[in-house]
Amino acid sequence: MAASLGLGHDTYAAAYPPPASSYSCFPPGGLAADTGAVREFPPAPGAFQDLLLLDARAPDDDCYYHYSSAPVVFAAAENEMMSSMLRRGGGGGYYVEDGGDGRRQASGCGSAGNAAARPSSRIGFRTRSEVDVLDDGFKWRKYGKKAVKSSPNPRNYYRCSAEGCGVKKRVERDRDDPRYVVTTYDGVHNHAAPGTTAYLNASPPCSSASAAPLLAAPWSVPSSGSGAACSDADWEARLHAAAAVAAAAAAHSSELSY
DNA sequence: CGTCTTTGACCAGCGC
DNA sequence: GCGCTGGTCAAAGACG
Repeated sequence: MAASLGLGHDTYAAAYPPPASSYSCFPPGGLAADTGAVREFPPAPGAFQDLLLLDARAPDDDCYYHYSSAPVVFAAAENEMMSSMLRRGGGGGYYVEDGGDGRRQASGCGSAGNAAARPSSRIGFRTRSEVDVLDDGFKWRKYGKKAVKSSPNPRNYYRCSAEGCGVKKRVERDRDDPRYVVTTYDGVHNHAAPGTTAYLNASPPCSSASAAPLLAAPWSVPSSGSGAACSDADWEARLHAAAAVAAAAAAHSSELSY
C-alpha cells in the first residue's frame, strides 16, 4: 500500500535501515533467536497493515523502534504496544511483525534491568518535513535554541504551555539529512490535547480525509493509490502531524496506564 | 496588553 | 581545576 502512494516509503526504508547501534539493544542472539520476547506484545491481526514509516527512538537509551517498509501511525493496537513498552519503563519489550513483505518490523529495546533502572517517558521521532515544528495538538512555548556540536543544525527547546505541565520537546534537523526533523518528547502530559483521544480512537477509513485537517490521519489516503484526495505534500503533512500526535498520545497513554 | 520568540548569559555534568 | 557541551533562564523586543 505504501509504495502505491508514490512517496517512496520503501525507498525510505531502504535508505534508513535500523542503525547498527540499535541492535546493541537487542537480546543476545538477536531478535530472530528470541521469538519469545518478540511475541511479548502481539498486536491485533492486521494491526500493522497500515503502518506508516517512521522510526521512533529513545535517545537516552540509544534504542530505536523501527517500522520499516511503511510509515507509522499509532493505531489502537500500535499505541497499546508502545504504551506497554513505556509502562515497562521505556524498554524491555520486543516485537517484530512480518507484514508479508518480509521487511516490516518494529522493535523495542533495552533490557528489563535497564527498564527497571531507567524509567523513561522520553520518545523521539524522525519524520520528513519541511517545517520544523510538529503540530501535535498541544501548545508549546519555545524557551531555548542551542547550536549543538553533534549537528550543524540548531536544536530548539519547547515546553508545554499548559499550566502545570512540564513536558518538553526538542526539535532539530537530522544532521545527516536536513529533510528530516528529529523531535524528542520528554515527559508525559498531565492533560489531554483537544481531539487527541477521538483522533486515536477513530477508525481509519479513507473517507475521513477531511474530518480534522490539522490532525487528519495519513491513513485517510485512498489505499489504492488511484485516488486524488491527497497530494504528496498533503500526505507528508498528515504523516508529520500524526507522528507528533502519536508521540504525544503514546506518552499520555503511558501515564494513564500506571 | 498579553503572549511568544529571540538570544546572550548562566548553570550543571562530564571528561581530561 | 579547567574547559567543553547541553540545557535552562530571563530580559528585551516583536506581534496580533
